[in-house]
Amino acid sequence: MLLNFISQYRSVILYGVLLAVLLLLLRWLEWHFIIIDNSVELYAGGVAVVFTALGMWLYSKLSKPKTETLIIEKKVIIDPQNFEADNEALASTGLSKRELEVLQLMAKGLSNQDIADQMFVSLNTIKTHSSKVFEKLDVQRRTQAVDKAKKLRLIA
Amino acid sequence: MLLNFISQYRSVILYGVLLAVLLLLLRWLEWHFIIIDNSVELYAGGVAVVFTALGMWLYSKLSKPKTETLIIEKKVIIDPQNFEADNEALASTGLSKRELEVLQLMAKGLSNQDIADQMFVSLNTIKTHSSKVFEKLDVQRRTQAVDKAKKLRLIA
DNA sequence: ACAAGACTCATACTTTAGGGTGATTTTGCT
DNA sequence: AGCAAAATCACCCTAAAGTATGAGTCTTGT
Repeated sequence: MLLNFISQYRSVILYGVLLAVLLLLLRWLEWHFIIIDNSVELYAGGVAVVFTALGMWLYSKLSKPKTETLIIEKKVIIDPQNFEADNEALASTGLSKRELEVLQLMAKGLSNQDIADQMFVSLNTIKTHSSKVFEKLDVQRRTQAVDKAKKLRLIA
Repeated sequence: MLLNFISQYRSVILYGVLLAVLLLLLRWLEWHFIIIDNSVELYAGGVAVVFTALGMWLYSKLSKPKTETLIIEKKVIIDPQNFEADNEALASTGLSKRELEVLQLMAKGLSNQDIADQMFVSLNTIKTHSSKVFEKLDVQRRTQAVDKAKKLRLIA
């Protein structure tokens, strides 16, 4: 009970003790040194500064931390989940499994090297695949291929 | 500049002023009343208490609230139909008119040369624009840029 | 009026993409 | 087993894309 009280108000108690000690110290000091005519102001100033600091410290210990909630809205993109490939169109292009895979990764913006790494084959293989994809989709560039594939609903 | 400084440190300045006023007040008081033999202790005690309070007040004004970030996920579903650009997202990217134009043409699968011809500017200009687009969208390749732009609903 | 940003273009250089050809190995099907 | 398509990879070469830097012009807002 008592211990509990002590631990809870340790800061307050410490403050009291400090106050007493400081005042005694000051008293001792005044007997020995700075009792000059208008030293009272200096004295008061010193006390003021010290106890201002003490008050700040006390408050920092006693006050509950101010919290300011900062709300950030983060957009999460949900791809159209109900995507279903147009298998008819897909078949008519004559794309093979691997070629379709390459096309899908292309659509994600991966480089040929990235795709090669991801599919565990060489860069040259991806080049071959992508060339065939372009042929079969009748386009020249990967960006065209992606655009066309999306329009034909070959990929999401 | 000066006003800014003043408003920012208003509390500190107020503290200084209060300190001065209080000390003057105490000095005035000491001349008229409580100059008793051992009044210096009372005086110091009073000053201590007052300035402890002042310190606490000061701290309460100066202490910055701890910010607590709360991230709210806002789900966005993409549907290519009835497309309307997310102007907020668009603004936050800082894309200029021309950069957006380039991005849109990129999405159609056009080469830089095609875009240059269509916009009646040089190939180098398109390169500059596209580089800026990549920077602002934080991507490396045009395919990534197109993919990201679509997810952010910057383009159709 | 002037500062900032946007727009334009150039030059030089590096990296990635794409085309052409050929070769070997797998796989699926009859 | 045998054939055709698919898949893998290599080499060479060209085209396109991308990076970096600098610089001049044009708008626009304060």
